[in-house]
Amino acid sequence: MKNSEIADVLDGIADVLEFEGDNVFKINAYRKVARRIREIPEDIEQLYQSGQLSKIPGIGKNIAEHIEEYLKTGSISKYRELLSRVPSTFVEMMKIPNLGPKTLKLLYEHFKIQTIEDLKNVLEKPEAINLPGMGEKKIQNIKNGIQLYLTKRTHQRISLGIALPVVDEIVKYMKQVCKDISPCGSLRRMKETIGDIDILCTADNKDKVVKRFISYPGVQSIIAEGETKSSIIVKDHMLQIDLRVVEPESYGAALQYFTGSKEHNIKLRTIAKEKGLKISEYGVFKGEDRIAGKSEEEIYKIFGMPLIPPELREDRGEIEAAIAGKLPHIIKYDDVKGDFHIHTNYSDGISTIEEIVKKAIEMGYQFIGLCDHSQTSKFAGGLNVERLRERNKEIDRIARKYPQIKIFKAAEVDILGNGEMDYPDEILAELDFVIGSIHQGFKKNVTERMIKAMENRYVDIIGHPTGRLISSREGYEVDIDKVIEYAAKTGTALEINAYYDRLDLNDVNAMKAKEKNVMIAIGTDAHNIKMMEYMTLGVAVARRAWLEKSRLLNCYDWKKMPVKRNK
DNA sequence: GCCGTTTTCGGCCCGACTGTTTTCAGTCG
Repeated sequence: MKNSEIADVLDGIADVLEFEGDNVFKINAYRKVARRIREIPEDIEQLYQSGQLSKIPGIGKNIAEHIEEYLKTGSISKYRELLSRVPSTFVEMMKIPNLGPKTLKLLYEHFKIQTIEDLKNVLEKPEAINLPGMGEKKIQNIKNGIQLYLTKRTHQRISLGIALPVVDEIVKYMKQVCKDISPCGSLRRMKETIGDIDILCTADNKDKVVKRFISYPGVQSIIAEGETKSSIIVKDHMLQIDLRVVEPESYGAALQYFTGSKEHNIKLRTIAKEKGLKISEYGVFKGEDRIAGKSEEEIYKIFGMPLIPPELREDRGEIEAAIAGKLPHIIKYDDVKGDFHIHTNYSDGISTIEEIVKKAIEMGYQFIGLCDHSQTSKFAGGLNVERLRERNKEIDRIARKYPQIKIFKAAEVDILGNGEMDYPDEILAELDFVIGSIHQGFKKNVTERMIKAMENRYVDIIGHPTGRLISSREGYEVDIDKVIEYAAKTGTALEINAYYDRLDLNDVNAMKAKEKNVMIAIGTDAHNIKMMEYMTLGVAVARRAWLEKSRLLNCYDWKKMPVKRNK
């Protein structure tokens, strides 16, 4: 799919136009389309071929032509031409915090800077300070921005699973001086990766809040300490945390506003305007009167909508659905009755079967799927047939001790280089269900091998179907659309692997799977009992993909396992 | 650049913070 490539180029065009001081609305038009293309589940190339490009709101004659040119030639002449008018490392320099297009242009025109190195040198010159609008502090801020950019470049956005505990700790720390407190932004929307983090609170003594915040033990540096907004960077992953203190009567409005997404809010504002209302982080206003603001429910109610779950707030049709009363009843965090993918200490996990079972009971589960690796995965302590049977006997023994929970004797079986499974069918038949996973040959006919695996009646689930690692790996060379198509055809479920660095399927692909009526199974891929708690992340992906309970094997349909053999 | 059950022209979300100014521009979210 070329969606993100094209989105990047359109954003690039917007960047240069901004640098040149072009019409802001024109710039926004490009940005809107870029964002939209990045988010839609459909393949932009297919939309183009079926003549449906113009159906995407925001794409008119011009941008449609740009997209067509990109699809045909791999680049856009307008963008090439624009780039020839700016410094050579323009694209990078635009990402430096505190340095916007206007300042960059000012420095470029006076000093002809070409690289970040040039920029650094120029900032040391006394002439720079004397430019109109420049000053000592501004120079220092840009220098800090460069520093931040260079350190952040390697790990720009961070996985939700990393950010959540960091934020939990800060929230706990701040609770002492706050009345209400909640994270907002992409973290509250449970996006798979998080940039900056916003925390919102109310308090009797605002001063106390700011003071406590900037003296948080994990603080690396303080960026701002205003009356309503303070920002710090914490040592933990160099995350930037913004804290806002608001009045109680605006808490709901602020929570709504700062949770975003930006696109969701813009749509909401447009609707407000149509109704002669004004919505801001302070509330919904009719003239001078605040008619809502204390709670989020109140705000959505004004516009004739039920509360939209934060995970859906991406302007992917949720506002229209809410108005029409057709918001789906997406899965809730406690709807999950078990975990399909847990490794025991028989292969490369470190927890015993009994420890896992106890943890599962504590989590309120009705079932768990114990999935150790198969024989070829030697690096992961894969079980040969004999060990597998030993493990299964042990499971039977533990199962008699804990009759309140169903323990599936399952396995994560390698899909081999030729598409065969790593155990013969008669062994697979001894298992309660089978997850088929690719662990080797990431570039070798992955799509065909997965299809062959799905055609096997013992393979119920395809594990981590794209193989991506958020922090470090692109994933397999796989045609995910084709995999989804065959999953539908063969009745095979696809996994949402909830391990924090995988989240695979992601929300966009899970949405596609939903459209084709493919069943989804969430598994944590836990290697110890602590990791079983990553289930939250998997459910978040499902929620963001608009999945209802009926689409997830984890809710009531787990009893149908093994789904294909039981058909 | 896009868009339109009042519009093919005239709109397009809006406020806070910072720093440089002395009323505002740039940046951010």
